[in-house]
Amino acid sequence: MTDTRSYWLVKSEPTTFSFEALVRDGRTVWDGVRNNAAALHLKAMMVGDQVFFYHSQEGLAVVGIAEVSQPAFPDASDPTGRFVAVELIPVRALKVPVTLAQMKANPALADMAMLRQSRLSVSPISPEAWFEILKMADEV
DNA sequence: GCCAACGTTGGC
DNA sequence: GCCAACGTTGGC
Repeated sequence: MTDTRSYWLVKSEPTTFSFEALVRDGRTVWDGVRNNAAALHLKAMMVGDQVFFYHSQEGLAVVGIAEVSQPAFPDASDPTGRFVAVELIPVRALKVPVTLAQMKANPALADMAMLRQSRLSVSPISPEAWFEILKMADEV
């Protein structure tokens, strides 16, 4: 059995766009990323990749799972044409949100990109970390 | 090409 | 509201 999917984490301020809003809307264009490192991650996303949805500023927790439904395309909101967007669809809310404090306290997650560089808005997650967080969410 | 100044993000 | 981390801008 080969799992070719990759795993990612995206951040959003819930007051701007929450996971509940994604569920309500059924899909969203993940645009507005203006950071080169984050843009590289967007370009590496493939359809079917799984994405943790993290609430920043308020909530401070991974609250749901999304899936890449359209690979990277030019971000229409970027006049320079340098940055890209992807499309995401909701998969499901986590049974139990996994808080930033819990992730920081778990030594198995010490290498997570988002913990090492808190400002990165789109970051990769190893399969090991992905399943560790699922376990923390009471999903396994 | 360097580096100081400034802006933005995000946790606390 | 504050501050640390980081990216970007612009003068030299």
